[in-house]
Amino acid sequence: MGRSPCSSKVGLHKGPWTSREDTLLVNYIQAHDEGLLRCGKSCRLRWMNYLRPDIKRGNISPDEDDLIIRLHSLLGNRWSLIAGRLPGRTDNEIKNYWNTHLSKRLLSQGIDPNTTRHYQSQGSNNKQNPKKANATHEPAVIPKLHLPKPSRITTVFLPRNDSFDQCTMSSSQRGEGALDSEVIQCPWSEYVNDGENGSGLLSDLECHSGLPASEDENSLEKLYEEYLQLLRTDEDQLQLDDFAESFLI
DNA sequence: AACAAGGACAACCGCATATGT
DNA sequence: TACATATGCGGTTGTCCTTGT
Repeated sequence: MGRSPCSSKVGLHKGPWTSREDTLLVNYIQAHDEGLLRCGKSCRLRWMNYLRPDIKRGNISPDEDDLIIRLHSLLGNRWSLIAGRLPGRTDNEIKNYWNTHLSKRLLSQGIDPNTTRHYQSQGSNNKQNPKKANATHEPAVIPKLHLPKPSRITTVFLPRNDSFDQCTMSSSQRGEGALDSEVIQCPWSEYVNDGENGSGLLSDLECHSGLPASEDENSLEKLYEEYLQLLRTDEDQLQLDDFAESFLI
């Protein structure tokens, strides 16, 4: 839920702003106009869900479709966690896709979207009225997760889509007519990349896994191997639950 | 052609939690 | 330690588009 520690972000500065940083910020605002009447929260959302150059546009592929269903059966409505396993997809996108496509499809197949298990023999009324059916059956018990709250680990651990390596994306890819002639660049990359170490926004986006600070690299490797194993093979539900538990400890 | 209904998706909201003072 | 602020998350709402009548 809460933000990940700033100190965990490699190459990012913390503490008091230096005069040099102040100058860079002033220059940036002057160059890009300060008249944007949006709060930081709104800007972040817009960037994360729409403008980020590594966003993958287009339909959810059958593979992604399958993966979402499987991960949802493991993790429940932890969309950011699921999104972290789908390179280029956002939690909002997956949440919307689930609510508008997958849950309905599963219901039409007689599968409880919350558990991805077939309904026990329930009345035919429920089948005809999925909403009612959903409301009357026992909700899936998903333990509330406070810590850790993993965020995106996509580009660290998973192969990237080719387009992720580009910091630009034509607006036609995004289907936004008003900006057709524009090429969107990550707006802060120039500013953030200015440091000597060359680290920038993209590296920031790539870096935070959100896993517990006490996790050493071997543990991360092990977790990832378990995850890959899960994707490669058809596990029984017990193993899936065990894997899910590993996220909750 | 006009309107209504429904679907899809972007954006907003409230809450939990980390961070800084 | 307490408080204010920033950030990230899931749930919900609003708006636009498509389809049906």
